[in-house]
Amino acid sequence: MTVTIKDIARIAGVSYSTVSKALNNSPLVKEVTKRKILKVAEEMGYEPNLAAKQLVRKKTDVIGLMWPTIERIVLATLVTNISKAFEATPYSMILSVDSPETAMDTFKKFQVDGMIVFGESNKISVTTDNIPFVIYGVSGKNETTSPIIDANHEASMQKAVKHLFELGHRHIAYIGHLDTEDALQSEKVEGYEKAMKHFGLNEYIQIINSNGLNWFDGYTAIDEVLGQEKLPTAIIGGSYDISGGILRALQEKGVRIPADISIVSYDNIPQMATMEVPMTCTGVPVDILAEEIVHTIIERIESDEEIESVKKLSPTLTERESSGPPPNKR
Amino acid sequence: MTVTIKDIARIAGVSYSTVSKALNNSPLVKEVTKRKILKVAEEMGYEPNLAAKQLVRKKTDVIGLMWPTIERIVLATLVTNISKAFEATPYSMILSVDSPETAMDTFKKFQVDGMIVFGESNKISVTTDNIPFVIYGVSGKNETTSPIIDANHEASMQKAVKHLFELGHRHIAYIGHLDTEDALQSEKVEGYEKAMKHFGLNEYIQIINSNGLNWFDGYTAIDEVLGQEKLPTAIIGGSYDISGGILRALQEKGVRIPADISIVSYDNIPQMATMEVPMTCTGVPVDILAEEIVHTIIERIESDEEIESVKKLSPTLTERESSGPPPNKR
DNA sequence: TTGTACGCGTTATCAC
DNA sequence: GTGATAACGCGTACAA
Repeated sequence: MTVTIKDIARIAGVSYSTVSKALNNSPLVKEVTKRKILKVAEEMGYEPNLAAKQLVRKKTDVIGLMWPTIERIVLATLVTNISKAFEATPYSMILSVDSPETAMDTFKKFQVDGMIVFGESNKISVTTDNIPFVIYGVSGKNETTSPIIDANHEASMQKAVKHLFELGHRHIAYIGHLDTEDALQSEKVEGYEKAMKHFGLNEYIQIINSNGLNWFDGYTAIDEVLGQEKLPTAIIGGSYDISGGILRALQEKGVRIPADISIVSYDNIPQMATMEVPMTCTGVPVDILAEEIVHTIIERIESDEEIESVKKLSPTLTERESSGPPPNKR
Repeated sequence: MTVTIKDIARIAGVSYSTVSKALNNSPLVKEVTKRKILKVAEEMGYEPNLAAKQLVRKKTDVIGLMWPTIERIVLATLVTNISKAFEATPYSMILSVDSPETAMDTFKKFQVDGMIVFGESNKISVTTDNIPFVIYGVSGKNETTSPIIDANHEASMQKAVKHLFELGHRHIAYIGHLDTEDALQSEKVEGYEKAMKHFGLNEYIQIINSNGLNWFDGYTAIDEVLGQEKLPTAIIGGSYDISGGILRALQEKGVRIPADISIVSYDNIPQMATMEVPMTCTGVPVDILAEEIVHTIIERIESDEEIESVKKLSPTLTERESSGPPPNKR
């Protein structure tokens, strides 16, 4: 038999409403009694019954995270960080890997207070009968009233190019996934181009299509780079995996990083620090991103006012060993 | 305002207890009234309140899945399949990517009826105060009373070797991750050796250490293979990723699959069918595995008797294009 | 400062 | 077959 507040009340010699108040840290109960009650509760191994609480409070303190494409690992780190970020809040998070429809059903059933959605917002907005939610993804052509959290990809690229430019690089190539529907990828390339132009490096713009976002795509793309007459002195990799492949391929060909070629990678995740060569990277640090997402959904739940609907987060450039001055400046 | 059974009762002109029965498809209510009530409920958009139900039933119909190492993608397909398998049951699944301790807290809070745990059972067993659970993982030296679901790795390798042997292969090499604490990996190697001996192929046993489980580990391991004088006519890859690397590396060297070398991979997942060369594979099909895990936890919840505590599932060999007769038998 | 009583939405046990 | 009604565990006016 599980222990309820009535049991506590009996043992502690008070009424169970007092117990309830004490447990909720109400100012309406004397410090001494509060402490006594808490102690008794502790001893009896009391665990509040969420269902009962929810029944009267009309609130679950639970937030659902919809993550339908679990098999693309890129977001796993973000999920982990979001999960961690919630630990500092009164909210719990549950994760659904089902289709948006099934996930919605589950979340409705649990009566979550809010939802976090990754990616496209298309179908969701229709069925989301007034459960507040935030979207993490590209802020392109969405016409939802819910807040969208997005990294500022253009600024990320700006920072990467700036960093390399100031080190003395001119010929800075970009390797990423082109020709895709994925708006995120296009934004990155465009950001790169803009930044190059901004620094007057138009003639050095070189974009290489990796034809994919995976490790191997970066690995093979290097052939194209090394085949050319004039090598770039720096390469910007379009994703964590791509950069990993780039790094590996270069090392195998005897290219020294960063002495011969510098690399800067998109995606600011801790794993960058533990690569073969610790990787300089640009992007919104994943813990900040997580923090922001969590913060936003909670705010959206707790305040009735609408919040600004698109939030572009500023990236950080994290400098590591993979980037340094170009050969001619050493 | 959400609609409750009382609202339905009022509209339908019956008492709310009758509504409850109708909604639960009780035989104690006439067909006509049942249908009428159901119709009204439908029209009003009634959604049962889980919290209230749970409060009286002492059961949530929710099962928690603990998956702490989300960033190792290997299990993603399994998770997806488990999730899908639950859709055919009255249970819902929630996923936690937190540490076992935090996950346990969450699950307790939700009062899940049962839990599925991936991997080590060490710490869990202590804190799991009588929540039924099953473990998916290696059945080595665990001394828990909870059922462990495990694939029969030895049998998997047996089938792989048998398949190749019957096609005419003799020199069958194994590429996998050795020298690791991971019991699963060792079981696979041992299974390979045993199988080779069983078919009298002792002299052909060749084990190559990929030093990892990832794509690139398979990719590089091929160098070692091709460096030797006598090439194997068949290779068994220790994991999906490893095999992908093997396949790629061989193709790049102009080795034809399966004309020159046959490949069989461990891990029986649908993705095997969509590789560059559709891959023959061995192992418990992931949907069967998922089905079994779901089935076991539910059984464990619903029956009080203890079930057999270790369940070794039989593997299947799925034949595809990556394996065929060796060159000398063509 | 503490205790009483009611309601949250549902199931289950009785009567009718 | 159907309808009252008592739980389930908790929060909260309201009374004391």
